[in-house]
Amino acid sequence: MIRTHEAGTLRPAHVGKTVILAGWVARRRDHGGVIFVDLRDASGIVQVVFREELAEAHGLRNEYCVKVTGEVRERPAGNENPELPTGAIEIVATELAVLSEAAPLPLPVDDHVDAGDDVRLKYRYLDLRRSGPAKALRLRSSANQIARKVLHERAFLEIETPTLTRSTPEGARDFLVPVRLQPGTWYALPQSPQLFKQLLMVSGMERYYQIARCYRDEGFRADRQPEFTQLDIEMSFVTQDDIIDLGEAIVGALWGELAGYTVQTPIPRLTWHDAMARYGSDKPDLRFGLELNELTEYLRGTEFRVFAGAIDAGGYVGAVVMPGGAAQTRKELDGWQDWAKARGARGLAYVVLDAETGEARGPVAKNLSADHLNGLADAVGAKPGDAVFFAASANRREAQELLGAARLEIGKRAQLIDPDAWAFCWVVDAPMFEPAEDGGWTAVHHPFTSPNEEWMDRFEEAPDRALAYAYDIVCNGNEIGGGSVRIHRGDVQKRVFDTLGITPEDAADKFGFLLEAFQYGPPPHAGIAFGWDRICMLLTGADSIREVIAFPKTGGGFDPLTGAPTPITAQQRAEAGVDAKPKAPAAAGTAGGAAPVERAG
RNA sequence: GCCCUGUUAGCUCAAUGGGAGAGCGUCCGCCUGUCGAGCGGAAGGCCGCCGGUUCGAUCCCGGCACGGGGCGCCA
Repeated sequence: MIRTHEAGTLRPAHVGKTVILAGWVARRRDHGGVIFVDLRDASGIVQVVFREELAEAHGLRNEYCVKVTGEVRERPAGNENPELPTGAIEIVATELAVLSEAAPLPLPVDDHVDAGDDVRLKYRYLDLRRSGPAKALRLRSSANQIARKVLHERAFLEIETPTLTRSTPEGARDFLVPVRLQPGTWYALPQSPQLFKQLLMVSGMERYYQIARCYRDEGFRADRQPEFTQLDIEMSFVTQDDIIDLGEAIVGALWGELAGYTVQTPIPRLTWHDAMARYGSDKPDLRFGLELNELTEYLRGTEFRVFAGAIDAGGYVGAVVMPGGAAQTRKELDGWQDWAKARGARGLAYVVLDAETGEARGPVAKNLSADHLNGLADAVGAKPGDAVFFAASANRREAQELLGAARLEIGKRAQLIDPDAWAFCWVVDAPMFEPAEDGGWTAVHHPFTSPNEEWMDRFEEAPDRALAYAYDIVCNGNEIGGGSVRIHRGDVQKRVFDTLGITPEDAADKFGFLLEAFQYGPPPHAGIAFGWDRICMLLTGADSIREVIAFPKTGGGFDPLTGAPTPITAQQRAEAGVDAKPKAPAAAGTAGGAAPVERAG
């Protein structure tokens, strides 16, 4: 080692020692006769003092990489810096060696200044010299270690699966890789290791996990990147409760060690239907209350056409209260209409309750009967001075989701959310099916998800109501993990395919290799996948998963650092087989099969 | 694919239908106790790109590109 100590570890106990440090010039304060340099390495910062004997220190510039020899000294009285862990001491330099110089910086390497995203990404290696971004990567490394420890203690095997695999057109869009040796054929990058982990259960591995890179070619967001990471887990001979217990052990260890927060277990569970009814979301943010109120029965018989139409169609009318919302200006109330329209709704009906009299006012109020208005406050739990927002639709879920989004927006605007709070829940008993565009049914989770015990023998009778052994874990309104019990019985699988309208031929074409494997004594198995980037984002307090990824891409899937993606040369194009014509239109088994993916992340 | 929003000095951001600004950074000088040091000076700009309106456009209009946020998509 070319240094004897790490800068950030020096304390008064080191006073009198001669140390050799190596790191970067974080900041300098040149007084002519004396120069102070903040020397930064991975451990932190310490102040180095150069006196006139080391006049070459005048030439130091920000981010020069240097080696300094000096003596640790207590700082003169009154000159301590309580903001630095090393602030009680300083290094009086006796030797200075410039290991490498730094050109003028394209962005400030400064904890106090934040540059724009694209500049930060282009010079991410400089961005990561800052304490905040560096800390995020350190935390992620710790999270990986914690998860591995929990799983290793429970006899899980860490197994890698292919990243060049088979296309899965029924899920998200795949990223495709042309195959030089067989022009016209393509690999896909996996959307998740879902199929492989199920095959590993057939193999008798029994307990599998992987910190797996996954790829999905869809729109990107603050919490979605084209490549992302899942902590992927699968177990044999277990029930839903076993997976939930394991999930709680992992989440408990992560939050305990990295957030100093004791997760209360068991983590509350609510059913998917309860989550939708009470919070208008399948990933409810439980940091605040403000539950939705269904008014379908209360308002039955109303003459207000918007509500009556939804009720008569067998739909839903509901409301959510905005505490103090009556104080909003007309402009703010109109703003809600734009907000709702941006979400594809027609608008957001509301009444405001007069702060003095409690009288209901607003454009909708004159459409409601006196009885309906008089009982409204009690029906929705509103007080004078509140606003009540309504949603009505023939489609129950649509109306609930609008109210759920309004609830979140109210939570933000009315500052009902404690930013330091952690609120976990499991959302269980998700529906197996939802209506498909063609009038049939499509799998909500994926077609290998088992119906729960209640519906095992009769899900065909009411596919719209059948429930699955599928579960999501939610933290502060973010889905951080999800999984299911898988179907391992051929007869059940066949019935599910029948309900989905998948013929045996389709099934063989799409999932043939998995179904074949399931002919050879597949064990009952279940699993879960955690959205690792999101979890690390929450644990670091970041507002984008980009902060916990070493070299992330922009929203357009562009990497400002490397410039990827790039055009290819004519020779690369010729060799890659990109332009090869398919030999025959989609022979059986080569058309690519739909592969289910775990929903987390 | 759609909506909102931004793009002005290396970075962060002002301003204006007619002469382009600040802070930080950079370069030069001064300075022995600072800690986002201070003081003085200097350099540094296709005002994102293309087109239109106008006597004249960084500013107004249209298109495009790129960034950010959201919807759809992912599920």
